[in-house]
Amino acid sequence: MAATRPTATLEDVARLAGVSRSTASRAIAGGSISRAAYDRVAAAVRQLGYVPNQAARALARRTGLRLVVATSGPSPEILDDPYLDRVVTAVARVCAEHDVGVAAAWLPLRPGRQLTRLVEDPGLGGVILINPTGWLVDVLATLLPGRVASIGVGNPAVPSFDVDNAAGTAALVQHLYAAGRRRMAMVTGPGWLPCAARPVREYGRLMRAAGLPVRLVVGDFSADRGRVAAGEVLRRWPDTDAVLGASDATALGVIAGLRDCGVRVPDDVGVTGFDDVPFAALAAPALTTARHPVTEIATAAAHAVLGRLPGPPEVLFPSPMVLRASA
Amino acid sequence: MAATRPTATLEDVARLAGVSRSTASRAIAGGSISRAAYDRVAAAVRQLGYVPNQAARALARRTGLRLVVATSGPSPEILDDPYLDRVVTAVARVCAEHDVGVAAAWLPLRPGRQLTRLVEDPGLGGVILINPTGWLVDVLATLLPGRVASIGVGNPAVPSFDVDNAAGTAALVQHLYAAGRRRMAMVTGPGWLPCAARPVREYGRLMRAAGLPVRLVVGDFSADRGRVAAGEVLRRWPDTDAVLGASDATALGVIAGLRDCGVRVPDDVGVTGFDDVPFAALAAPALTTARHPVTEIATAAAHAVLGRLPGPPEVLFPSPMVLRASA
DNA sequence: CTGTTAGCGCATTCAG
DNA sequence: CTGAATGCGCTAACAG
Repeated sequence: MAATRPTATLEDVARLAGVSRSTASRAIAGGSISRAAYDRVAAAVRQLGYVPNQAARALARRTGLRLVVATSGPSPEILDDPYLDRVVTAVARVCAEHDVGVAAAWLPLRPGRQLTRLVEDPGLGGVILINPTGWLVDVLATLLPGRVASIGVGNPAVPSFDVDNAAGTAALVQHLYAAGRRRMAMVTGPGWLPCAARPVREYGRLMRAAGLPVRLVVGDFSADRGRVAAGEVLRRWPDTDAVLGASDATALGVIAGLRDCGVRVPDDVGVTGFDDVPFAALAAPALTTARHPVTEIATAAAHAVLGRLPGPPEVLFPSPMVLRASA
Repeated sequence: MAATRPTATLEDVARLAGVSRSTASRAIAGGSISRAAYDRVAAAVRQLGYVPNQAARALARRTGLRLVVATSGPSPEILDDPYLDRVVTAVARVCAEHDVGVAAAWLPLRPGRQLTRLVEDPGLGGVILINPTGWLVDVLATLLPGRVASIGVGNPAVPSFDVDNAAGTAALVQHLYAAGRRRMAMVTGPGWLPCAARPVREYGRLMRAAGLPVRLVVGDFSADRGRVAAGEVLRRWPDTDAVLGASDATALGVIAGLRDCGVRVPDDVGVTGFDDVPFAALAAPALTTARHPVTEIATAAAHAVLGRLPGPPEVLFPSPMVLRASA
């Protein structure tokens, strides 16, 4: 740090290219500029190994250089979640390429101090919303125009990235049906989570279309809840021959709960999960599930807010089924 | 963003406190200042809800505002690891309180372009090294004095934070011994990883002290490798009655591999892991393991480099044993 | 399209 | 101990 020559500044680039600072700035940040000037600046940049000082840029532009991954939920504890860990890390890797950083924050379900503090923060470069409710997206869309992306529900002004869990659910249901299962129950995600509703709707739609019974038990994505829910399913509908878990953790819990009741998986009851976490393949029996491409989704969202890409307002990532032993 | 009053600036604080900007700056950043002036500035800060603009501060101070979690390893793929996800997220949460961000980067095992780019980056606020080799710590210690912390091996100038996996291993070995196991094998972590050597040493020490055989198979923390390693253990030492996995994933793989060979766990062979990942409790049999307090460690490391805390040069976090069914 | 002129908000000299 | 002045590196009007 001491011995290295000071990193080149825009001034140096301009001088070497024989243009003014502003021209160099335009060439780099992308303003209207002549082809000739652009080329000379580009050459100077390359020769000097120039890399813009993000702090200076943020200061002049009055726009922060920190992406915040904001998770909306009932309490801060929802931040303790492997799913979120993967999102934050994926975003951090994209950030590394853009010389910005990421921070993680919690947002309550209703507006409050946290929200105002977030949007008033001058260091804020953009926000990636995790599973936001509709009003939250709308509020942020107007407060931080062009600097918001959503992993979950979107909005005409906020690009959204999510897994096509309706299709994933459909694939799972069809597989179970093909395997002869006719009395399928579902252990859902938490009720306050918008994105958790989609699989439930799809499941309901398919059951009704096939003339099969709808059997819903509310879960919360956790294994503990899944374990308990398995008992509830069995008590209310003893002839159930399949259980769809809203997450792999739920499904693993369901399997444990079923085993507690002396039910065999997959012989008596088939069980499916959702996510395809690493341990899904190691479980006994190995879990049949649908993949949740978390990293790809988070990466796309990060690129969207960092690059201000227009792009389609909503992109759904496919959720391929992974066939294993549990169903 | 449009309607909100512009966030208070140092100028505003100074005016309200009736002092000059410099004095206000000193009061906040901590320079020599009179008690009276300090109090007035503090009051103004509180009243205005002033929060320093980190971009401006970084620019003036010539010191970045991004923490980089740098993972050293043979290839960038090592970034795809749930362990790292937890570290990055924990750091991101600490960063949120300090108005800075975090980015994730990979560093090759030998010096190279990646390293120079990292230390020359003017936006760099500090580095948290993950499992670095000795030379890497030394290099960064001199290049970025006072702005480095290590999760793994340290150095007199670089505070290190790690799990006391030697003690964790000892507890596991003693438990196995007390349960009557006498022929314990260990599936290790990757050889290039410094921190992976400690449990191996401790295991070797205890075996020799007890006059028991040392049975080592090299692993890589992965479940796949664990599964294969289980077969190797059985082939080389058929009378093995316990296997210590270097990680929970390894142990889960070992259990699967043992089962492939028709060996019962824990009846024939006891298996232990290390980490206590969420799924350890859900496995069948549930995994006996030693806890790895990743979040606490990462949080401490982040505080150390953000707060420039002197503190002890090395802190080892306890690794309590978690007794379950697998051993 | 280009150069000139002002700041962005803060830390730091340097006198007093 | 304090205030006035200077500059960090860059972008954004503004004329030309």
